[in-house]
Amino acid sequence: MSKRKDNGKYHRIIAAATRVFAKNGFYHSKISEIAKEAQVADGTIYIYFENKDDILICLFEEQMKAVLENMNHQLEGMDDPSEKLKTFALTHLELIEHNKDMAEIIQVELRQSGKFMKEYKNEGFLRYLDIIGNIITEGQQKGIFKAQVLPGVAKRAFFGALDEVSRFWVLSSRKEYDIRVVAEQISDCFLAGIRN
Amino acid sequence: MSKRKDNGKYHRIIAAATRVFAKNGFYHSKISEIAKEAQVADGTIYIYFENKDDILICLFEEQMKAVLENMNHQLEGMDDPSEKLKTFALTHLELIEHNKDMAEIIQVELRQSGKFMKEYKNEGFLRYLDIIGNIITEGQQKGIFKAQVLPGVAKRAFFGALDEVSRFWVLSSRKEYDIRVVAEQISDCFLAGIRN
Amino acid sequence: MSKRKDNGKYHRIIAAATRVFAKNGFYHSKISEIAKEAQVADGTIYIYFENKDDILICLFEEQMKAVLENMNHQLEGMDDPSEKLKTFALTHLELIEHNKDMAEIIQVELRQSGKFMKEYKNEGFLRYLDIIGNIITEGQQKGIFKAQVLPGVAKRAFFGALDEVSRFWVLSSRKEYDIRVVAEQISDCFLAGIRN
Amino acid sequence: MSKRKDNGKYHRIIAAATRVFAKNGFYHSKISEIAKEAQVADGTIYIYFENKDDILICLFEEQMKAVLENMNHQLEGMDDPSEKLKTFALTHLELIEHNKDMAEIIQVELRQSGKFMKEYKNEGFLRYLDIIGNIITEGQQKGIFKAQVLPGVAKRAFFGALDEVSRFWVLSSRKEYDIRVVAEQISDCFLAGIRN
DNA sequence: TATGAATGAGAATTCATTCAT
DNA sequence: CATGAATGAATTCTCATTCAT
Repeated sequence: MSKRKDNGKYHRIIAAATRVFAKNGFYHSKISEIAKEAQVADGTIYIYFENKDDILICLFEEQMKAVLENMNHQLEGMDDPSEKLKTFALTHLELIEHNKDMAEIIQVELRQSGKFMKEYKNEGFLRYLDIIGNIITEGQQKGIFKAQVLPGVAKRAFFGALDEVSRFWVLSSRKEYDIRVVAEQISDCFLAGIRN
Repeated sequence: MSKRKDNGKYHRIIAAATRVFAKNGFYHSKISEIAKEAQVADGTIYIYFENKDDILICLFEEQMKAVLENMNHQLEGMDDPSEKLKTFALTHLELIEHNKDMAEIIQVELRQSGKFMKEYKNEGFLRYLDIIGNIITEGQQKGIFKAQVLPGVAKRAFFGALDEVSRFWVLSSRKEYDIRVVAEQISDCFLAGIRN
Repeated sequence: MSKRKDNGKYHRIIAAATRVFAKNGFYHSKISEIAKEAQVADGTIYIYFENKDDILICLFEEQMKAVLENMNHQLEGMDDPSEKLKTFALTHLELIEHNKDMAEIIQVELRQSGKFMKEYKNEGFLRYLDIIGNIITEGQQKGIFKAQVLPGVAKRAFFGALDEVSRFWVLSSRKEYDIRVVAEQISDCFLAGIRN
Repeated sequence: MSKRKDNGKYHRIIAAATRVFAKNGFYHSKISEIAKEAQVADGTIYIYFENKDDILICLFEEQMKAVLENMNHQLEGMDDPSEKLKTFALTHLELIEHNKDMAEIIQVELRQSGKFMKEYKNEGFLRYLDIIGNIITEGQQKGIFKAQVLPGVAKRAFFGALDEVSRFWVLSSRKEYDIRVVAEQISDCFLAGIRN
C-alpha cells in the first residue's frame, strides 16, 4: 500500500513505551528514549501519536482490548458462576505474571495523575469490571450467590483484592507465593463469602 | 532530614500540599502554588523540606502516623477478631470519607512511579497492612478463622477490596452507596470467606 | 533556479501559497498546508521550488511581473503626466481591491525581516517605483511639475501614501471609503503639491 | 524595595530585544540570544514577559509611548497647522534617524504577521495617526486647508509618505538624502496639496 | 516526475532550586 | 529564619526537507 512501509512502527513504539514507562515511570520517561528504544526518530512518534499522554492512553486501550478478549475467551463455554470467578482470578493473575511491564504501567502510571483518571473515561476498565459484575448477577439469578450482595460493590472488591495482591507481586523482587495459590485463596475466600 | 522548628509553617505547608497535590496530581503541582496556598515564600519550603519529593513523603508519613494511631485506637480493647475486621473496614472507609484530599493522594500519587515506590520503603503502609495480618493470625490462633488462609495474601486482599471500593467512591461525583453499607458488605463477605 | 516544467502544478502551488500566506502569514504557514491546498504532495513542492523562501520570492516576482505589465498597459498611450499619476493611483488601488490576498502578502510579508529585504534586491518593486519616478521627471521636463521636487523622494512619498491607505483598506473589515474616491483624493493632493 | 533588585532588567531586555530583532528579524531571533545580550538568564525573560510575542508588543508600546510624548511635546505651543505638519514630518524623520533599530522593527517586524496586526489593536499607532488627523481638521476649521479633504484618508497618506521614505532611508546603506531636506519636500508638497 | 513517511535539528518555555538580602 | 527574584537545565513538540519507492 504505502510506499515507505509502516513497518510496524505503531506497535514498535507502543512496545518501546511499555518498557520505558515501566522502567522510569511516565513522568520520568523521555520521548527521545522511547524513540531510541523503538528505533525511530523522535518526530516519527508524533506521526502515530498526538503527544506523550496519548501514547499512554493508546498503550492502555490496546492492551485492554487484548485483555478483554482473552478473558472473554477463557470464560467462554463455562456455565457455573463459581467456576467463572475462579477462572477470572487465575487468568488475571497469570496475565500479570506474563506482562510485568504492562501490569506495572496500568497499576502505577495510569492511576497516577488525577488529570488522567478524571478526564479519561476508561471504558475498557469498566467493561473489565463488568465481567465480574455479570458473573455475580448471574449467580444471584441462579440462586447460588446471596441476593443481598451488591454487585456494584462486590465486583470492585473482588477486583481490588486481585489487584492489590498483584501490585505486591509485581513490585516485590522475590516472589514469595505462587500465583496459582494466590488465585485460589482469593477466589475461594470470595466465593465462600458470597455463596448461599 | 526535614526540620520541624515550627511556627505552624511546617504543617501549613503539608496541608497546602495536600490540597494542591489532590487537585493537580504530584507532577502537575508547582512548588510556587503550594507556597502561595501555604502563604509562605517559595524559598521557605526548602527550609522545611529537602525537595518536592520530600514533601510528598513527609505528607504521607505524617498522615500515616495519624491513620495508624487512629486505627489502633479504634481497635483498642476489642477482643473478637471478627469485630476487629468489621471495625477496620468501617474506620478505613470513614477516614476516606472525611479526608478526600488525603485519600486521593494516598491512592493515586503514592502508588506512583517505580522511582518512588521501589526506593521508598513505605513502612507506614506495611504497618497498616500488618494490623489486618495480625488480626487474621490472631483469629487463626483462636480457631475462628480457617488455618489454610495465608495472612500475607489475605491482608492484601482485604485491604485491596476496601481500597478499590474507596477509589471509586473518591473519584465518582455522585455517591451511590453509603459508606457504612459498603463497609458491612465487604467485611461480612470477607469474614464469611475466612471463618471456620 | 525554480523549474517551470508545468502541468499547472507550478501555478497551482503559487496560487495555493498566496492564499495560505495571506491567511497565516509566512512564518505560520506550513508547507504541508500549501501542498494540501494545491492538491499535490509535500515533496512535489520541492520539485518546483528550492525551499519555502523561494516560494515567497517566486510568488512575488510572478505577481510583480503581472502588476508591472498591467500598469504599463494602463498608462500606454497617455501623454499628460498628471493624467498618468491619476491613472497610477486608481490602477494601484483597484489592484489591491481585486487581489486582497496578494495585496496582504506584498504589504505585510514581503516587507519582512532584514534577512529577506536586505539580501533580496526586489527589482520588480524598484521598477514599479520607477514608473512613478519617470512620470515625475517627464512632468518636470515638460515644465508642468516643480523643478525642485526630488523624484527619488517624491516617487516614494506617492507610493507610500497609496500603500498606507491600502493597508488600512485591506486590514479593516468595514470599507468606509470607496477606492475611487481615495485614489482621487491622493492624486489630486499630490498633483496640487508638485504642479507649478 | 525588593530585596534582589530589578536592576533595570525589564528595560535591559527591551533594549536587547530591540537590537536582536533588528539584526535577525523577529522570527529568526532566539530568546537565548536576547537573554545573552541582556545579560540575564533565559528564564528571567519570562518573569518580565509572557512570551516572545509579548516582548515585541511591549517593545512597541514602550516606544510608542515615548514617541507620542515627544511628538506632543514638539507640537506644544504651536498654533499654525501648517507649522505643525512641518514639525511633525521633521520630528518623525529625526526620530527614525536616531533610532534605526527601533524604526526597523516597527516598520518591518510589527507589520509582519497578520496574526499580530489583526489581533493586536495597536492603539498607540492610531493615536499617532490622529495627531495628524487633528491637525488637518484644525486647519480646515481655520479655513486654511481645503474642506473637501478627508482627514481619515489624508492622515494616512501623509504618514504613509513619511513612512515609505524612512523605510528606504533605514534599509539603504548609503544615505543619499539629508533627512531635513526630505522632511521639507514632503511637508511642502503635502501642504501645497491641501492648502486653500 | 510524484509521493508522503520519515527524519532530526532546533527553540520556546517551564519550574525546582538557590542565595543575596 | 524568611524571602522571592533569578537561574538554567531539561524536554516536548514542530515542521522544512529528504529520499526510497
